[in-house]
Amino acid sequence: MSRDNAAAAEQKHDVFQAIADPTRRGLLRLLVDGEMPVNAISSHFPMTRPAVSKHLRILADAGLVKERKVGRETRYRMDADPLRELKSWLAFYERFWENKLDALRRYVETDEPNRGQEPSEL
Amino acid sequence: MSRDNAAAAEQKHDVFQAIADPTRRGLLRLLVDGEMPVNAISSHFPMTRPAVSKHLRILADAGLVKERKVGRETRYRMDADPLRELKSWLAFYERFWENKLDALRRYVETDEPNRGQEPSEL
DNA sequence: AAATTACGAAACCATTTGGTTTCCTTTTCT
DNA sequence: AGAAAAGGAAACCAAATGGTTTCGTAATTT
Repeated sequence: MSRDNAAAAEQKHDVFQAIADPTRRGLLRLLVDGEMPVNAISSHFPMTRPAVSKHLRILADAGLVKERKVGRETRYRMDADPLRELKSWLAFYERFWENKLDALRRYVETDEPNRGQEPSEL
Repeated sequence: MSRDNAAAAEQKHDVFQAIADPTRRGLLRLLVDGEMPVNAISSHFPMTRPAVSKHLRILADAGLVKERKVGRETRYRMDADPLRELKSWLAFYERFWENKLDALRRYVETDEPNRGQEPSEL
């Protein structure tokens, strides 16, 4: 369904790296409601316009932002779709904080935590 | 005893930065099932033991890993709890990757799109 | 036509990052 | 006691990151 069939090879920045920077998370928050040209965007951040532009490029590399040229301006908007990968990554770990009390109880009862539990794979 | 010591010190590395590196995500995956000493951990990664140690330090700064000294070895295990912050950050954006028909319906029904909770941080 | 606006590109810089090797201390094994 | 094992700490290095200023060019305004 996605229009990019060479998705794996072209991405220089992944979603994990893209959201690591607080400025970029701020950009996503700003662009989630609709598109905005670069000048308007950069007025929200304490840095120069080219700096914001570079962050936008990184977000675009990760697919988190789409751009559209309108006259002499470039408008950006967020695309939340790549966050699905983050969601599924997170989903794996959810049970480890939901069952924390269970884990504690198991620890106390057996007096031997993690018995026979070798991590199976990387 | 203590069920909440999170308010104590502001860490140098946050959870977003900690999971940005693929090696560190591999470490979490390895340590989620139980604790493991550093040598055993580093044997799973194509780098030297001190390099792995530094990654572990970063994870510990973010609270994602706990260490325990046992004899001459230091055993690490994952603590998934800080991932809750990531979860709540993500929760805000989840509605935006639901399919476009849902988004349109929400727009029409509420007459006020995209109003609601804010992400927990930038 | 000329000036202005919008913005990407490039050159440059300081700091951080991810890795290495070397060394030191503590603990365990013979 | 002496040797070996475990792992942290420090010095060092190349590359990536996050920022700047300057410049070029296409679109718009006057």
